[in-house]
Amino acid sequence: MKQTTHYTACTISREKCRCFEMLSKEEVELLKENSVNIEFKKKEMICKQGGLVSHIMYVEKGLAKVFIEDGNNTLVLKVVSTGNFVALTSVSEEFNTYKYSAMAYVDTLIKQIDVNIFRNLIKQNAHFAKEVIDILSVNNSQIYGRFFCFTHKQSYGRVADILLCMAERVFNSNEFELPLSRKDLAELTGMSSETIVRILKKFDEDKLIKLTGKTIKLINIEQLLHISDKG
Amino acid sequence: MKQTTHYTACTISREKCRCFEMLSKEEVELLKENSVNIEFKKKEMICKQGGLVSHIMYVEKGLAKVFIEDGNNTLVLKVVSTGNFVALTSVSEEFNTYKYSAMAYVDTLIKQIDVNIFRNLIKQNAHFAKEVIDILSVNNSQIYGRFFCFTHKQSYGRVADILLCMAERVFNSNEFELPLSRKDLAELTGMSSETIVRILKKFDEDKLIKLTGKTIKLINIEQLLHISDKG
DNA sequence: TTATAAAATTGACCGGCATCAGTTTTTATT
DNA sequence: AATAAAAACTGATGCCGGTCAATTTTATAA
Repeated sequence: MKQTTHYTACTISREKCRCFEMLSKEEVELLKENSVNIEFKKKEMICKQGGLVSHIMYVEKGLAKVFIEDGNNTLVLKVVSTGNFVALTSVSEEFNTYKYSAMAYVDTLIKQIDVNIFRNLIKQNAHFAKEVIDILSVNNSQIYGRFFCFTHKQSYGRVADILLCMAERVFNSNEFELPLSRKDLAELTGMSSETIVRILKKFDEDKLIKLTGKTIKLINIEQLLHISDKG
Repeated sequence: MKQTTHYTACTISREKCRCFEMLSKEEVELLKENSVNIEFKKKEMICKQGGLVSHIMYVEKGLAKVFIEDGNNTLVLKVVSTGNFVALTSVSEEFNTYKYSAMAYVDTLIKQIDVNIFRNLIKQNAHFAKEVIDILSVNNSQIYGRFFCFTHKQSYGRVADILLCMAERVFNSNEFELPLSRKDLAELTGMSSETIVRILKKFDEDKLIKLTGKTIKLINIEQLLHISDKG
């Protein structure tokens, strides 16, 4: 049986991380004492590329994007929702500055964990470290897929990907009020906002989706999957 | 002082990994007993996407590409040279199959390390685990940069990137005999081989490089850096 | 409510690069 | 050395999707 891989431009984790389950009672306590929960308002920066790494960030509730930029352009690496890390790559002591920025799409509750405490936990608890490695690996793999789609799928496929992914992994429903602007969607799919508008309109005309203000309803999932697939 | 990040499409590690230094004598011995060195000929597959993960691979000497594919298209994720891992992401027990393939650009000596031994080392030696995390993180960061370039730099910039990177990190010289075909270069820079030919020709005409058979000599580094920079 | 800014939409234009098709050169094989 | 096969090169063509410019709609503030 020959298998082919189907990549998606979407990079929202399917499940919540479970690395904290590996900690002992004392370690959990230690973590609790060295972390705080903060509410970030919509569009607020959660961390900034180039800034000194002070915390590891975990989304208690909300939705955020992780992105890199060079002054002119932006690339969204992934979307992070409830139960996942924003900035886990920064555990590595190779980096004393964040290699990316993060911004809240909606009001988002972030747990900030002191990075040195987190690093020590890794050094003293190998099972915890192993979970961290697993998370990094899965994350890695997802970005590879996204990368692949950006280079080989064309715009319609990538938009289909994002719609399907949002429905399945963020809203758990085929009808949802999208908190992202067209511009957000554009950079998320790696295209201009004009193109996003045209594609969504085309999907609407073709009765694949139904647009009503900020609400999007996926109608013909079958066809969307097909578009996602053939690029 | 405002800083901007300059990304490169190149993903060759700058230095050799040093995780093995974290092992005890006994662990080194254990590793030695459970690994073998194999010579892969040019163009031979080192590991295959979808195949069961049996080993972690380390390049003792040579040059290889790591790539993903979906049956129609290919994306080179990174180039691996002497002293680096080919397939470290696969340490994660999240994956029982390789998520990418690897192929030797030239005759390459690979150390195959039993994956379970490697995993156990991670679980029992947190300092080793920490080094593994560092490697994964740096690797991650490099791919982000490559991803960025593929979406925002245009072809001339990406070709300049690869030439500069090869000179600096693989051959340590501004003149080198490139073991890659035009097709290899094309997929490495994410474009068609025709485009690569045209761009190299243009660089040659403009006296930025000098092509002589398979030998490439970088002449105007300044200008190449500029092209790399402005995309 | 009105004024102002931001976001969304639409149309026109066009450029970068893929694709195709054909030729020449290099490499491999007998 | 002769032949076949692969790689490299060249030119013509076309289209996806970015950019620009202008209008309409929605959101925000006074």
